[in-house]
Amino acid sequence: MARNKSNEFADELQQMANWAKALGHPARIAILQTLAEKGTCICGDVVATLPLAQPTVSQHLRELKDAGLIQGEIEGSKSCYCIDQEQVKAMFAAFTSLKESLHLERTLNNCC
Amino acid sequence: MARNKSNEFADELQQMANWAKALGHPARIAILQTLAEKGTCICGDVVATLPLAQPTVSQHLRELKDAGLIQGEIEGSKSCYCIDQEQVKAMFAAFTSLKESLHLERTLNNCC
DNA sequence: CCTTCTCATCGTATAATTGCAATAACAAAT
DNA sequence: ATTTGTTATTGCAATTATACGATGAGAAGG
Repeated sequence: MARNKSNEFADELQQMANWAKALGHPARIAILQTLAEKGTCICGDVVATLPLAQPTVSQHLRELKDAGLIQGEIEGSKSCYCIDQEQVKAMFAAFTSLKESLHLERTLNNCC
Repeated sequence: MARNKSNEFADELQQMANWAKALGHPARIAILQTLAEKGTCICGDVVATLPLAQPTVSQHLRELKDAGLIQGEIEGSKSCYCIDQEQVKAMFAAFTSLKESLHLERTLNNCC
């Protein structure tokens, strides 16, 4: 039981859901904002900005990386991260596309 | 261990993360699209559009309702749902605001 | 070489999510 | 009143997410 049925849906839906899931924790949104603010890549400075322990932050970073929203490289003894601008742009484009497909502002709420 | 630290973050971040989490499953995005397409409210017709059993769909509907993205009323023996346009608009506005705060298109990827 | 600093990974514990069968609740129809 | 149709809820199993201490891997500095 409870086997995942997510792959029964269209690829576009899965992609959008994956991106949304990556944004589904405040720490990960905060990480994106920090990376954007600091511009160039950071490593454990991210830890300093969050109320979370270093392994937890590392885990969130990996999830953002798995979702394709950030890039990470090893730079000497440190580890640099930055936003993957193309992917983030693609994500927001998908959200905009979703918004338009929902045809809001058509009328007022017409429930029942 | 593992007690939730989400409330350590700013309310705005939590709100955004909650909305994103609600979009974090393809079935729930599909439900929003169905509700938007059918315009007026539906009930178990949603079930017919998804590869999921009725209780599972009911659960996803409740999560969308808890996130504030849809409204639901009991109409006789049926149950009507519709998009909460104001909330959905607010969600997309928050996403747009996030996008702008990330200052994309500033340069190319400048990782390390 | 040894220490230190930085970060990832492992292991573990708790909580939340996902999924459905079974059942309840309740209106509508016979 | 009994059956039927529709939806929510309950209960359960499996999976995934969240969080951190402990440990490992590797570079930098002494």
